Amino acid sequence: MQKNKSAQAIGFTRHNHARCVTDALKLADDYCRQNKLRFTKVRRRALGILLESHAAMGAYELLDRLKAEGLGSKPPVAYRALAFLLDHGFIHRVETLNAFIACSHPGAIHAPAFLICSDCGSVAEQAMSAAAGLSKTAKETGFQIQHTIIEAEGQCPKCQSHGTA
Amino acid sequence: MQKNKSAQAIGFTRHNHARCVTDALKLADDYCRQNKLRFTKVRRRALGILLESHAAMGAYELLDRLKAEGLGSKPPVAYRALAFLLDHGFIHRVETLNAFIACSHPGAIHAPAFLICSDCGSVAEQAMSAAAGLSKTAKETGFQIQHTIIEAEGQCPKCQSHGTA
DNA sequence: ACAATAAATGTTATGTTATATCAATCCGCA
DNA sequence: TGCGGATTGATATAACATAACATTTATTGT
Repeated sequence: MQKNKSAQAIGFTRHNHARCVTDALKLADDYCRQNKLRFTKVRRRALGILLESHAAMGAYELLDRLKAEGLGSKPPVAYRALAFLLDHGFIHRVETLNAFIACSHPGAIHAPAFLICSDCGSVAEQAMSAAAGLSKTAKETGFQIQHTIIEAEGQCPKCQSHGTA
Repeated sequence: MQKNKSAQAIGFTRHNHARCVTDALKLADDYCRQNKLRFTKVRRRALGILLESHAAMGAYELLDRLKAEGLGSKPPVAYRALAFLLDHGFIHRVETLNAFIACSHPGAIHAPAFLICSDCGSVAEQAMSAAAGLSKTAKETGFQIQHTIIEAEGQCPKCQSHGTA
């Protein structure tokens, strides 16, 4: 469905990595302790892998990496870890790519929106305050929103300058 | 992934059906003639089926229906017809459901948004004028949007009153 | 510490969605 | 009629996801 299984994506801008990985893991640790959630080896490592790659990653690629470390080897292991991380907001699912990405704004309550580069596969998360006009039309029709998905495909700055399009 | 393969969905409100099917088919006929596109049997019937059902439908269910009428029998037939209809804006893909739905605003240029009922599976299409806040943040980061996906899951008015939640 | 219980993981199997590839056919047009 | 491009047919397989049940691990109450 797309060319890249997990591109090198770092939002679209440089940033201090390594730091954000350990910080995010610590946040998750704390959150789980406070909420009596079991942040097990598989779950922690799954989040770690997604944070390190800093890109959208498919469930099977995640599984491969877990496998390489001796943590689980069958699809349900990966999907269960992903379900846990999704439930508690540590990661998001990118519908357009059937892939998962670590949350860029952990802790903050937000409706995530994604900008997805069709050329290099990188993904940037934007924190949207409100459900982008949807809330208005939803109210008018009496629809009660529980969850929103907002994604855009196009070209990231880098790929535009490369003339890849 | 969801309960209903193709619910009875008519937006969320009653409307004059039958009429909208033939009208939409006629619009597609005209559009294809004007643009020298080949609106073949399979393509026309695929659109007809989606229009009649007036709901989001999976590719394999569409395939089953085509099969029943002797029009193709293997996945690529359905996917190719869907690709054609998508390319020319006669239908949309609902990412949340991995399903397809006939466009409710044929002809009009629009960024479709969908309200999807988690209980009954019905889908309402809203025509959004702009890409809902995305365009702004995209411009700021230099991202060039080609296509947007805006979907919301929740409860439709009918299912709220049923107390199905 | 121990048993009871709940949660998570391991494993098998299968379901669902989607595409690559190549052969055969149809269609418009010179 | 025959050429060339688009469409369809058919086979095979890839990619994504979950149901169901066995086993292990952690927590809680005693």
